[in-house]
Amino acid sequence: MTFAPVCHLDQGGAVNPAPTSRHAETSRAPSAAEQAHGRLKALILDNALPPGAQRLESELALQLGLSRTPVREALVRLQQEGLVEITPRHGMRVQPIAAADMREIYEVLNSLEPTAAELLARRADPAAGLERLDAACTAMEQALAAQDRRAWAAADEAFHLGLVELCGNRRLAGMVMQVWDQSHRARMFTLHQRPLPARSTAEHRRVLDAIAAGEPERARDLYRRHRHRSGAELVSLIERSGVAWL
Amino acid sequence: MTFAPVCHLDQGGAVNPAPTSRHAETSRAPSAAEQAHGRLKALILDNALPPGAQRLESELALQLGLSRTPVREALVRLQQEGLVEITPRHGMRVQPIAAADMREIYEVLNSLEPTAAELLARRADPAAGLERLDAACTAMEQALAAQDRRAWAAADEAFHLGLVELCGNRRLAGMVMQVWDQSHRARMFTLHQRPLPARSTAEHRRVLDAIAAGEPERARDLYRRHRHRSGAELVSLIERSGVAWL
DNA sequence: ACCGCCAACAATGCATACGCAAACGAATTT
DNA sequence: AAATTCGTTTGCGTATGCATTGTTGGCGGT
Repeated sequence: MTFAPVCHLDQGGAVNPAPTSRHAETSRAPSAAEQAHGRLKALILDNALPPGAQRLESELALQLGLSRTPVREALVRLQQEGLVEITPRHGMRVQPIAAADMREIYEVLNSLEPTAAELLARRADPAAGLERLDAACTAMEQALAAQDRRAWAAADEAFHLGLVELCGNRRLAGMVMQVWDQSHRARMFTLHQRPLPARSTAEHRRVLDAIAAGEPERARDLYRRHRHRSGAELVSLIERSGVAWL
Repeated sequence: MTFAPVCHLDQGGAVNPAPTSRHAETSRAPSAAEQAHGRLKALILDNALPPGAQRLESELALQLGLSRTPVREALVRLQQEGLVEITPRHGMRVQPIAAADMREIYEVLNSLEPTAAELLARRADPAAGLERLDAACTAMEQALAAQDRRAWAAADEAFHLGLVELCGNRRLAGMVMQVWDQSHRARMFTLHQRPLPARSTAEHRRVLDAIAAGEPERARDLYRRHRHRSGAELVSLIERSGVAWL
């Protein structure tokens, strides 16, 4: 069983402001280690390496056509991103996500994302540069009308990641993207099990309006309420679905 | 010029819940890579490797009595923690912290720490296990009376790290510790330049009271106001001090 | 038949070797 | 004199080899 292909595959999700080369513009010669990192991350997010899967360094090296050294470096990075665990004699294990993890992740998002909305609304010209978010909202509304869950999820992701990227705080953005990646599989899993996110879609639009209107507190509180509700929904869905998620 | 010795030297500050061995209880045979990571991190936080310093991998390997391989692994981890930058032909460079970085860091802390206080106050028995925080508050009050800035900073750190460790969300705790480490040098730098933190000390105590009383919203808002004020104070202090912080 | 111990194997962690590319310097030319 | 180009050196990225360590399976004893 494989999930939807990973959609953003962003710049590695590191939390520091300038990991190696932010914005792939200076994209000459991606080193073998970076390649390994990106490809392994894609495999994990796409569920081609399912949670709990164990692979030896040499297996992965063979599979990627590299030697163990760059693979090992990639694994260290993936471990720090919380996607895999390196276990001394059994290679790496893809980190499973349990309901408790989702609770943690949503607590973090519920804290950081409203802050990002607040920061965005507090800028000198709050309405500037919001085209991406507006487009994402529109895409969500269209996907909702077409009952296309996959397109809705993509637009949702575009909205959330766009918001934290625009907020001007790269550390915050990196942290959000990190937990976002960690929960990617779980979101894809629940995508087809929950009712059509009509309410969510409307709430996104209202947050965007508050940002454009330059009302930081209102944007923050709207977003917080949105996140709180949808997070609780998702966690209870996972709990009810009974999967211990390995 | 060296600062105060690094005080917590915690478990590596990784953001994922179980990096290698959380809680050094299973502390047998720290690998060479972990040693390198810890020692380099200590050197950076103690300002023995000052911001902007450039070292070649081979220099560090020689200095630590290791080969390049574990040093390289340590550098990759430190880079993901935002403490150093690996520049292709010039080794690593210790990441300097500018006023803009401090703004980012305080925005993150201002978001996550009040959330931690809220979570703590929301537990079934909010008053349980708060001894550490109470002790830290008392230590701050005593240090304030004795006008011992260094002891105050240590107690402050104990309070903040204790709070996020107790809140039950390891991802959140890891993120806070990460930016806390990034800003360690800056805090030590401003420690002797600002007035005695009498107000801060009292505010910590009030937050703790709100937590123990089981009032999540009040704890969160108190903490937010505290963080907001002290963060703004610190940023303006750094800006006024004129150091571009290299 | 079951439990415990020993030995062999396998994977890792680290050290080292090698090749490439970039940077620095020197020399020559304009 | 300044700039450009070529050569040399140096550091890094990757590969590979080796030793350590943990695991597993088999054998022997009770």
